[in-house]
Amino acid sequence: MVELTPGERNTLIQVEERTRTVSRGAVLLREHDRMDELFVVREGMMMAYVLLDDGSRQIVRFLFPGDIFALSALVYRGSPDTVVALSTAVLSVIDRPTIARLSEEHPRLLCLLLVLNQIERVAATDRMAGLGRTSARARVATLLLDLRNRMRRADMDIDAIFPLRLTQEEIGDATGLTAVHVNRMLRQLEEDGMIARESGRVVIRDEAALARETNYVDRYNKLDLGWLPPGR
Amino acid sequence: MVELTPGERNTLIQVEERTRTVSRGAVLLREHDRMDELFVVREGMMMAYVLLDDGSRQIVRFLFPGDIFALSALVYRGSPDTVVALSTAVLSVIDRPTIARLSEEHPRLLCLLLVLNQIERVAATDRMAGLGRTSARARVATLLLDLRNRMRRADMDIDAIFPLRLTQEEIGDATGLTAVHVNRMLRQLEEDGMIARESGRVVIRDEAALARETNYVDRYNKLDLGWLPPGR
DNA sequence: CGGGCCCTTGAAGTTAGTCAAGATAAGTGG
DNA sequence: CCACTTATCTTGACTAACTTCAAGGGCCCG
Repeated sequence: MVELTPGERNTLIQVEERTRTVSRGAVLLREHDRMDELFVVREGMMMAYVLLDDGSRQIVRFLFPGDIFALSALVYRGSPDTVVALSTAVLSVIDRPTIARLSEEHPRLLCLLLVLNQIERVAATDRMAGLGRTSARARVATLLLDLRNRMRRADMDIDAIFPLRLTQEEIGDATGLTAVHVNRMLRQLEEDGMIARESGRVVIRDEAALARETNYVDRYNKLDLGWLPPGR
Repeated sequence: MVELTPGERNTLIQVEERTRTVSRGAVLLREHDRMDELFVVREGMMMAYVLLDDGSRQIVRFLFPGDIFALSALVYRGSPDTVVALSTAVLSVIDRPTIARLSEEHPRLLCLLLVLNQIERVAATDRMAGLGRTSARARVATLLLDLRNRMRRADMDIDAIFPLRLTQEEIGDATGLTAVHVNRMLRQLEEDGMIARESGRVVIRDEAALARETNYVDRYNKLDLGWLPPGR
């Protein structure tokens, strides 16, 4: 989204040098665990969730290549959420002092970090509006569209058909519904010809109609970064 | 939360020099409006909300002294939400180039911006979990505690009793409920001796019991900022 | 003192949750 | 590679939580 200078590019390559692979189902970070590193997803899909006192779970975020997480390590000692790999995933590992160094040597990169953060914050408010004010059906539809778009960002081969790597219970935990009700909503969307399902994959059959059900906005679009300082 | 250097302090004073006063009910920013400034709340209380296609509203954030908003002007041209003053409020106005300049001259201040952002992001996930996975009663209780704590941050006189500057409809729009149901929940909390109400003010009569109903965490606590670069 | 908002309460309607049971699919150890 | 175990999906019947609709009352402001 922004043309990096050679200096910035080299720095980023160094920063992201240390990588780590986690396999499907592995817990990378547990809620309240001490953390002092940040991660960038390079490959794969992950999710972050919180557990409430009554044992229920809310998935607060899905992570795809390019996403940074555990940025909250810049603020808290204990992780606010649990992070689990939904597929085998490759991560870059960054420690906190690196961010401090970056802020001094490459101010523009830090500004970009602020930008990323902001995108996420706005996406989080979209999800809040969805949870607070939309129907079960709309929430499920929104999730499907969102997942598809974000997978596509990493893999342009993906078009109308994509692997849903979630159980219906997980969809429920992301949308604030029960697995049973998610099942009914998927079935409805299928009966109405908007989607089809085939062994773990979802086919978007009528994207326009699906989009009409939702108030989904792709927050990675229409960025305006003209104000950034020059790169170094 | 961090000891600023004289240089940083002076810079901040300059940056926040331009102020603006808005009166109760005034709309500072309308959804989709073009925006190219950021604001810091100095006095008063505000809220940010989005409107959905069906006319319903989700309040996504309340703003108190010290909060920065419209940071999304760093990313988008159009405001993602509408911002309204709930009481007369005084704001500092900052333009986007100032942030770029800050990143170069005072890297630590930019890091602090990142920190603030992160606090908000985590608070947003708390609210998501509340909306998705807690009862109407718990959501209302959480909102009351949160409002009280955040008012207290600006005004240490506030203790068990605080001015609720919201209509029940607004409480509903923040918690994803209808005004009618908010009314019933407030009544319940009152009958159970947890709160009392008197002409627009709320009295927290049994904070421990109220807290037990909620999964409220004060995200402005327990920060760990040891990694910050030195100030200039 | 009249009008408009806000609050309150009851009754009825919807949406989503709970419980339960059977059918599939996906792992796992032999 | 098969048999077994366990997770996941599916569906129906019933229940609970929250919404909708409606009407009356209080209060503030002009």
